[in-house]
Amino acid sequence: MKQEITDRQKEILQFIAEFGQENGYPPSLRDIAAHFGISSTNGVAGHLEKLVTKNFLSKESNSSRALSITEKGWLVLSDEGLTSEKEADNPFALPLLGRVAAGFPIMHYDNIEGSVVVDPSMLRERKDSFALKVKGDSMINAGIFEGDIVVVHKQIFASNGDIVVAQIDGEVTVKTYLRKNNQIILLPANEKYEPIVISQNSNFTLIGKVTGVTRCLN
Amino acid sequence: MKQEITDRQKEILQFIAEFGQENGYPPSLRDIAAHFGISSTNGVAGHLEKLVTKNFLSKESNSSRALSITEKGWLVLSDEGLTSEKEADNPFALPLLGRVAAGFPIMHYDNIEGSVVVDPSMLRERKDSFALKVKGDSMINAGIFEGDIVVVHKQIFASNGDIVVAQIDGEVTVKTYLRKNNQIILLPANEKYEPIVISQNSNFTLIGKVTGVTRCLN
DNA sequence: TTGACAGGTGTACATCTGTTCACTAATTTA
DNA sequence: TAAATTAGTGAACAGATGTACACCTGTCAA
Repeated sequence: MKQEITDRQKEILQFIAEFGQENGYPPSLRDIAAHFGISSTNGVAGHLEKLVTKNFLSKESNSSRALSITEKGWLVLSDEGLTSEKEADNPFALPLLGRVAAGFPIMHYDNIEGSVVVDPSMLRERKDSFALKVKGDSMINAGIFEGDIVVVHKQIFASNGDIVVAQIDGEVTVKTYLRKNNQIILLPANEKYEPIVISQNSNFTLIGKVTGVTRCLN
Repeated sequence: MKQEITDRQKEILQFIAEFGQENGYPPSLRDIAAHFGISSTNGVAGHLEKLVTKNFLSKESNSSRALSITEKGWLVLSDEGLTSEKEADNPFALPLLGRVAAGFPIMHYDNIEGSVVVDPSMLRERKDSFALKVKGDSMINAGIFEGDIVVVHKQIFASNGDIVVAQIDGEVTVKTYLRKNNQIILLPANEKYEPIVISQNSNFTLIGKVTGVTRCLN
């Protein structure tokens, strides 16, 4: 069956996903056209029609911004590092990240080792969330042990006191966030470890906020 | 500061969230109006303006469906347990027990205050499992905090070192199990508390073993 | 008792936005 | 080599959608 997606269609689907994540609402045809330098709304409409026909996208006719990426669409995008549902049939599953390879986007498929089911109360936005297996014991006083799984909402900002997931020099870490005097300090919750002060030159990326913790005792 | 949300505003914010989750794109003013039986788009616009002013929502002017719930908005909604389906037929849901009334069987419907979704790896046998909201801080060194939800497998036996749920004089407690010299001792994991020695006359019932812990940080 | 606020109504209108039509060029496939 | 497909262009238009204005009722606090 040759119901495959063309490069251009994939680019457009990816733009729809990114636009939605950045803005909280989908793009209009004119938004898509502006991004790709397409001067005709019909040119965009043609691509969307194909994406709908191939079941990568669903849309409501005669309704503005009524675009919604299907499960299949997300699977295609997961190859691009854009992902939501790992298992199409389980709405409560999140992709589970184990070892995170340096140099790759965190949601790269090489980092995903499975999925985990979590209660929706732990989720902000499921499509913007993932699960991460904790390594190390730096957060035990916050009740986060090695081997625990934390639920993470992808966001590039945090408030003081939030437990966050960050990437420092390629290493992924879970810590408590503190911003003080325009400086970011990552606080462990274990006397064995020192706070990490993020200097200007640090290769630091805030990945998200921890919104839940789960631990298996079987 | 009295920057609080009114009941009606919260209802509208909740509708926006639910609509977004169900449809993949936000509602229009007319969608919101139709849902609430409001005949004027200006009535809805007034509420949205207030939600924006109070920073529960952000919106783009002169742009359709350009609504996005803010972090603060999601925090408000988390108090409502804004959720996907938490239904009994959900294979990942367990009954959630909160306050346990003395004198009633623990699975009595009066004790069940809802349900919680858990990963199957935490389960021995789902039909013999339930979830329990933790009260008290006696187990914090085991990474079990007040308000956490523990997954419990119903069983009347335990091994040394198991974290168990037991009922003593009608009170439900979570502790570490130790059987020594034919005597049962329930060990807290907090220096503030003393071990509980179960005497022959104690009104003691072992209810089950803790097989998982979940904690919501939203 | 009065003013502020919440929660609207009804109407008009401007702008956003999607659909439709006729058309073209380049590439791919049979 | 011709047909099919991809990827658009340009224009017109219909409908969706948000904004703005004047207004109303009920509740609550000063």
